[in-house]
Amino acid sequence: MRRDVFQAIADPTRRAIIALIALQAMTPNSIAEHFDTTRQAVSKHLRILTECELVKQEHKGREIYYTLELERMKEIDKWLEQFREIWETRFSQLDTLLQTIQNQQT
Amino acid sequence: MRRDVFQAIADPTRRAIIALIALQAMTPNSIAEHFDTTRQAVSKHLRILTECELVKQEHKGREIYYTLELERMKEIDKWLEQFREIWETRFSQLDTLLQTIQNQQT
DNA sequence: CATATTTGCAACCAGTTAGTTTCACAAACA
DNA sequence: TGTTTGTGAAACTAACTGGTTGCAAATATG
Repeated sequence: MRRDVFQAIADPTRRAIIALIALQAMTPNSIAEHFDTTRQAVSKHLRILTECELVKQEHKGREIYYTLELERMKEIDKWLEQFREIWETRFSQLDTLLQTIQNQQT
Repeated sequence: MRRDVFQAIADPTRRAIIALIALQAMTPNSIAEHFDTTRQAVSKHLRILTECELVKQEHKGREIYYTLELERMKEIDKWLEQFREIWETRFSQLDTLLQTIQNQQT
């Protein structure tokens, strides 16, 4: 079962969940109220997010609060880094042709 | 058919293709040489990447060179922005508790 | 204790995905 | 012209996905 951060954020509902709990920890029920799906569907998404450690549980009585693991989000940022370098370089060179970049192997 | 940037980068092969052509424009055949799959499988990935405009074609005789559309990559960066703000804030406050952040509604 | 609440999990289903094999088309070339 | 080369697309398959319904476990409440 392939389960990485990129696969986790592929689903728009999961991205919405991530954005929701980024601001404050929430329980599955309160999260589900924000969507048109059933609580169980949200629960499934939360399980996927938990499996790839994008989300952390905090048990509080019979309620479970989910919080975002920002460290995992940084992984996406880290992956983007290589392209950010390219587009910044290209911007500073006013779109100097790709070929010159690859030949120089910066 | 859901086809956005996030779904496009969910597949590891596609992420590898993106990283490949980020440095230099490549033809489907030369791209396929870097992977264990068939040329047709790569062609399918390229089609998906083209559909969500992450990739651009440049016809040159009977060869087709694929180049990365950096602008689309910035969409991911833009989505990450909201979380970057959070983790930078949290870092500067030396992990001040989430609750204070949400209560202040910064 | 009995009951309601909050949650996770298994079973099932329709739609999608990523891969393969096969084929068709256009460009280069003898 | 006929052949080789580079490519996309259709047909098919196995696996995965996201959703539903139903049920079980654990915590709270009377």
